[in-house]
Amino acid sequence: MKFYITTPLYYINAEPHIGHAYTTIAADALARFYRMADYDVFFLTGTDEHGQKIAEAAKKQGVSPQQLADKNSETYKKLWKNLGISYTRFIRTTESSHEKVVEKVFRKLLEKGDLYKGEYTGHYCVPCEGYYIPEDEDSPLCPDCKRPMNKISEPSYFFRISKYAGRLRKYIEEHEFVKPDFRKNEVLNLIKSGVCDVSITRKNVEWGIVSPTPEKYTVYVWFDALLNYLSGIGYLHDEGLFEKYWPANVQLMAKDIIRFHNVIWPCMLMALDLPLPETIFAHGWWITGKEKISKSKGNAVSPGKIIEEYGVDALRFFLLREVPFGLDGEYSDETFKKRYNSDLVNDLGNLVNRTVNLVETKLSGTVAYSDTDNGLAEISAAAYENYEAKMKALALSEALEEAWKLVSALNKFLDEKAPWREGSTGVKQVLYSTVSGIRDCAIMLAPFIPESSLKIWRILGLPGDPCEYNFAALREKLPDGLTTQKREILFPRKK
RNA sequence: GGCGGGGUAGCUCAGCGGCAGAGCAGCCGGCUCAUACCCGGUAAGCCGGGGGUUCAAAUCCCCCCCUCGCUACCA
Repeated sequence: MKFYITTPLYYINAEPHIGHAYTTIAADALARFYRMADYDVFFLTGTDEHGQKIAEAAKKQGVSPQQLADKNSETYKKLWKNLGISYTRFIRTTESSHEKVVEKVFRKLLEKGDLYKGEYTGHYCVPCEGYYIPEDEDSPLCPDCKRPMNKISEPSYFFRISKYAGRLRKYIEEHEFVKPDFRKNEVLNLIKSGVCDVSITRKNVEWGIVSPTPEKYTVYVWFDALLNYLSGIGYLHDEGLFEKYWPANVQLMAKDIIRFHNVIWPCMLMALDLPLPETIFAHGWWITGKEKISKSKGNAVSPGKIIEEYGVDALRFFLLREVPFGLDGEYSDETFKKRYNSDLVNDLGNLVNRTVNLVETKLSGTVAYSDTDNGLAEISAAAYENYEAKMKALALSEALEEAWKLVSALNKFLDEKAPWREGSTGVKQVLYSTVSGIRDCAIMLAPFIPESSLKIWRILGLPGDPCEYNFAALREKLPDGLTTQKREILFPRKK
């Protein structure tokens, strides 16, 4: 079984902020989950590097657009490395293999008659890089940034979305394609309210892929960027790879680019006679106070700073645990600290620490195999079963809740058995079961907090890396004679 | 304006015809292996307002109020 997951390509004119990290971390957790569930996973992410904004930013900095792109895409790569992102491939839209695919697709659709030449008239907002209908025709202001827009009229090639809109509408109605569910109606309304053919070339934008037409236009950045989902797995140049992974199983993005992914993108695929992805999932935004976090609003929360203060796993955990995947979340240092201290420090970290301490003091650090029948194995199995279902449904926060049921059960189990008490019986069995349960936690949590899972693994004296085990390991008995290693505070408490 | 979601404990939310729930915060107690942790108990709600259907309504129907989305760029 294969699993192909994508994030959008991030537009490199901005520093990566928590929103970019959010999408990518979610995709990473899913990729890791499916790997551990024994799927053949392809996880694609990358950067979107064309367009007028990039050209202008480069000019301002006195470098070429390509130089700027090289530098900024590196920033993303670095952050992903720091966040433990296990992508299969990092694609850049300036790669020649991608550019060739865009050209080929353009030609293909042109020949098919799905692209045609027309005249585009509209108001263009340079900073927002978009065409909008202004409220006031006489003094057109961008509806978003309120800056004046230019009226533009130019020849352009259009993509015949209108030809596919009906088919798409029917498809969306009949399939579990648009996710979360509450978006389905929104998208259907979007389509019903009339979908215009979109202009996909720009006459006056130089930094972009040149259209294979008599006139040398550049390809509109979105048309260019969306095709990465195909080019990134070999479309039209590595058919074996492509056949293996297409269609995508999950395509993640934030809710603001739903339109591109749920309307334009599937129409492009239909025009190319390709099957549609299984799921297009739009998650919510992180806001501070009442505002969306974005660079232009100047309220960006820096993932780098959080990592420095709390560690990578704390950030990964917070983002995926705090808010039901799909809804907006409010970010604040307070909520972060609270979630960190209560879940990671108190529940999980302390559980590991107290258990290992008991193994050291009561069993001289060695956990011998014990036949046990105390209900913990059942709790673990049930937790996993629910966790697996939640993961497959993309209910990431709920999957974590399921795993936490085991964490809580283990803390409770220890309290009830009180192996530290004078004359406590069955200490060996109790600690064997507890350690085994912690092992199971480490496995289930590995997709979310891989670094910490590995630490737990090592502290328990288990060989290898939980990420390299698959979930089948949950059904195996904990090996005999494990020797716990030096205790380590997994998550230091924050005041 | 059109379409849609939501208003339930102090906070975040689940429940969507059959005794009002969870997590967090609060309070009380227990434990003292552990990162002042952990475990147990407990209080707390005219389920936005009004009307209706029903043996029975937080839940279904109608009206109203408030609120948030989408309709229009950015993860």
